[in-house]
Amino acid sequence: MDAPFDLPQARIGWVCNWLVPELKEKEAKAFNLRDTTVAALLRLDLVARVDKLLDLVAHNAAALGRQVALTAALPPGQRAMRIASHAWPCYTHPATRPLYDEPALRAAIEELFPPIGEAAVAGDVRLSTHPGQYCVLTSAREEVLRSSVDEVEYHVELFRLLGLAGSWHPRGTHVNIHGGARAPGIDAFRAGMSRLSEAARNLLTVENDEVAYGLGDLLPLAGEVAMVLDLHHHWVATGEYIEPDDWRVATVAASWRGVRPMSHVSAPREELVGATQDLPDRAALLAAGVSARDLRAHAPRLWNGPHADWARRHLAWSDLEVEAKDKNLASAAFAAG
DNA sequence: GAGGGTCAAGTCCGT
DNA sequence: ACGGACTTGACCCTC
Repeated sequence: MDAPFDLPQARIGWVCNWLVPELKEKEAKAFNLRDTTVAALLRLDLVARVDKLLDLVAHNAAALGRQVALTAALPPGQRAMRIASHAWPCYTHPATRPLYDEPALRAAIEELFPPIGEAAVAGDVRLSTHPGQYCVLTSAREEVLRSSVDEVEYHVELFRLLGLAGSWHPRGTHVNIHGGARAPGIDAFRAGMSRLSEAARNLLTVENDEVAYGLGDLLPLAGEVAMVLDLHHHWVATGEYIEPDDWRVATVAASWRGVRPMSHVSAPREELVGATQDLPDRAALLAAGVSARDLRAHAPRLWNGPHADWARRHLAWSDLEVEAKDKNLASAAFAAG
């Protein structure tokens, strides 16, 4: 409740991967975070496991530092990015989590990450994360709920080391998840939230999806958690091009309590819609035999002019993360358009 | 270096 | 009841 409107600048953000088409694949790796698998780690002996994680965490800190610097160098209206979730690989799996108690690994993390947060603040970069599909705060299964809480708290710990946790969405920082399982209902989300730390509840956001929890399903939570409006998910679910002056948008905006909201935008694949530059018509596409499932897929770019113009109007009240296969290239093109 | 198999996890939908 | 999709690759291993 304390935060002023601390980010007046409208921003277009990019997500997870920084593409550099002119570089060879190997060189481009320096710009992005690496990962490993639990199975691969467990095939190693104990010393090699820690060594491997040390190597990956050092690489990821360097890559994240580069990404923050690149984003800080963009015009003010493009200084927003989503951090890939594998900054600390395998951190939340029970079989590999204890490796992170090794003093050398812990020390490396505590040394390498705080300066990145300082650079983000100094460079006016808004940061977010988006835990994946396995993070389900509404799950009726205790073990799933527990691992989901662990997953959220991992992202919060990352932001704590970056100096961006502790109050309500500092500088717009957020950890964004979906509602999750439909059957347990919205009260299960409240129950899941009650298992989170206060720091986590201050960073959490909840985003509408196409299947389980749409915009209307989430609105009752607006007084309890900040809401991310995914414009594409809402279109896939309803066919509606929701407008910035809609009352539901006002409710979503108010859920951020004075911090500038974040919303998501993406476009359906061009080959499903055809060569037209008209606004894609969901009902007509479905009638023509296109499946709702296919409409969910993200196009490489925001390729449709009227669609991009509609999305751009939402910058009046919210920042926008562009979810597109071309990543930062799509965000930059959208910002330039 | 290339190619093919592997990868922790949940939920929903179609068959 | 079961397999595939979602996300969408990137990594790992063998040759």
